Amino acid sequence: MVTVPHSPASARPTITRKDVARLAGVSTAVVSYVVNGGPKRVSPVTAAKVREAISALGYRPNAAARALKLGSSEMLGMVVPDTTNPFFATLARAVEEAAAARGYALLLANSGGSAANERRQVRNLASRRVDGVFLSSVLFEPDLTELEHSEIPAVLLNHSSEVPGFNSVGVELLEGSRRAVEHLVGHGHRNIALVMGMNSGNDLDAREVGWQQGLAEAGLPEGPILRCDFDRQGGYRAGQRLLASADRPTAVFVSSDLQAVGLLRAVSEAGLRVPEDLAVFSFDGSAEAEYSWPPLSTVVQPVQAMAEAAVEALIDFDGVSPTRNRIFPVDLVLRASCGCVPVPAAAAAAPGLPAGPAS
Amino acid sequence: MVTVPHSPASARPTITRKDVARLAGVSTAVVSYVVNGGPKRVSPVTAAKVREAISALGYRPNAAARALKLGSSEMLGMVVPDTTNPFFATLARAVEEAAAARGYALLLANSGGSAANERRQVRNLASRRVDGVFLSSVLFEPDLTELEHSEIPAVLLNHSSEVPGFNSVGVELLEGSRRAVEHLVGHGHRNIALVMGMNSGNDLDAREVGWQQGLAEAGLPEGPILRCDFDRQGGYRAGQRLLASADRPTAVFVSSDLQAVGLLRAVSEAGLRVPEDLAVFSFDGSAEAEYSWPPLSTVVQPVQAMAEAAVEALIDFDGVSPTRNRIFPVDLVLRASCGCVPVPAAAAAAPGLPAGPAS
DNA sequence: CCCCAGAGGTCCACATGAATGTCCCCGCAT
DNA sequence: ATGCGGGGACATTCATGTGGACCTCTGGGG
Repeated sequence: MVTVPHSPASARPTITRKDVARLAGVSTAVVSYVVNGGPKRVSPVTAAKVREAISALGYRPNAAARALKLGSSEMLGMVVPDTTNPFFATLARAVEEAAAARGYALLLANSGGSAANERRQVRNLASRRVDGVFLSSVLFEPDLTELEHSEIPAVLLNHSSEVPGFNSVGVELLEGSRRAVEHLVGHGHRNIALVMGMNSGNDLDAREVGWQQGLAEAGLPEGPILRCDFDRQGGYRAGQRLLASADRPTAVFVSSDLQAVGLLRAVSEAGLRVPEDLAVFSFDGSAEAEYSWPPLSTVVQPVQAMAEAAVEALIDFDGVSPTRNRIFPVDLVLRASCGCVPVPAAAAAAPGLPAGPAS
Repeated sequence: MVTVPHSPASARPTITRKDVARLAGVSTAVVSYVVNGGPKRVSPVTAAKVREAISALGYRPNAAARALKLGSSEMLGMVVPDTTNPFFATLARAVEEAAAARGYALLLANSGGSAANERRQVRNLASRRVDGVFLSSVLFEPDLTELEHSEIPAVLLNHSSEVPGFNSVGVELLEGSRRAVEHLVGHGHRNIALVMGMNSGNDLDAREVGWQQGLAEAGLPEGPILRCDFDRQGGYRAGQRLLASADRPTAVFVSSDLQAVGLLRAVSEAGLRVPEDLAVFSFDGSAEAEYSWPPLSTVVQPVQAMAEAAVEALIDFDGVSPTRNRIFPVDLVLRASCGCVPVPAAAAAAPGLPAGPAS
């Protein structure tokens, strides 16, 4: 064993402000002043001594004590149905980054989509004294009223309708869906189905309404509606049912990329082709949609902007100004699944520019 | 607006132990005893009064004060390269659940795969006084030595080689890869390529060694090695390069499902078929592999068990007993991409039992 | 020209925040 | 009389920031 002269911070016991003060020959208050540009000024000489002591000891203020005194944990909580779902994973990551940029850490919790779990998670977060909560999960009335009575602010993220008493952030669910359907109509489709995830909420999903509107505007009758879970398997099964139906639609609008991926599998298994036999347009704009086969045309949600808006709404909320519902516009990304871009295989067959992933 | 007579906890100020004590007519110490089966016994009558006061006020002990006194935040930290990567998302979720089962919350941090970020995140977690850290990210020596000098225990999760001074949890990277290659050999392939993610670490990835061994055991020469990022795009590009090569291999072993998905796209774009033109076997066993087209044969990691082992290793670590590297066995899931299961489309063409997703 | 008062500028002691658990005390029962 | 079950007061955990204390430098008056 060589005696290594490195890092003096081979500290066994926890280093506190007091240790720093002692080493620097000042009082503990001065250390605080230096650490956080304190309310009082410190002479440059003293400040230097303190900073030196801090790095020599490897001192880091105890977050617990800080939180206790300040009444703020500098942590935010987020409840999502499932971090494994790429859309929520992306959303959570964006939120994490936006929060980190403002000095907050993010405590992530999965609710599994159950209201009971969600409530438990919110309670847990509350008892951990987070400074605020993002709710991207099922939203039941009881949860909301409960939250309303707790002192901790919440913003509904990924929620596109007004909820009195809560700031919320969402996207143009209806308009995006309507445009997607409109686009499919533009391709000449006249029988357009809907694969819709089941919302535990009681109100109609705006995507469904958008689909209806898109059809109505084109003077088309409503195609079949297939309801299923918001996951790959749900989409897969819905796809199987869809393809088995007597009057098979020529196009389908799917409420999420994840479901569309499952549906794609069902189509492939049936020996059919997208978009020739069935055109597909989905919702979310996740990375997975870009690498499915064929690549999915999808309604892109501006996840990053939404996350930033949510963090802002949560942190800057003063508690008195009227709450609002920020709705972000969506974009349509056109790939091969709706019939816009030629399925790349064709392009590759005749050598030419490979149709790379949309940027 | 109806006046709802619910929850008496319309408390504006924070409710502390003191309020409970006052309402219950006892001292604050007794409240503590009741809350955490305290070190002292409390008579059933008193306990009932306290519990009543607690629920009447909606009291929840302040986590910060608790953490301060106890010296434990009852939080664990986890650093992963990217929560958006399904494998890490799944791992993180499993860890979150295992931790929650033991009363710990999980603070998740993305490093983006950079060592600098990882170090920053670890520092951040350390200053938040987490009780331990899971490291599933890049692992540089400096980070490790730095951690060694901090008082906070860490376990290397998703790390399959011994690192002195650290508990670690991994899988049979080498053996799993070797078996996958062996399997491809069994299908008659004699030119098997490797698509390998780039590890920021300096040592050879065991998957690469497993691939080599598998080939060596079969007396086959090494096929081409394509190195790329650990994501869909990396796999996509590697696939393009692979297919463009003069002596095109008939099979490929890919270091992750994510990359394989990208590769699959490249194959489809080239108008080729899997497994007929190129058999694919990948690594991880993520959900995405099941819904790609064709479904991917993959080496499944027992994520849940790994997460539980990691949590156990972190929480139960006494700091003195020798550290160890727990290696979990892997399973091969055989689907269509390697040529085992008929590509479902064929089965569907001739009506029969649809080949559902492997369970 | 010298001295003293007042004005800053620095820094310190200490109360505070919420919860834990030790030590001590009281009263009842044996 | 004495032990013990129940319950209370208080020191402790660490960081924050207010209310001074102290020292220095300056400006004005004697």
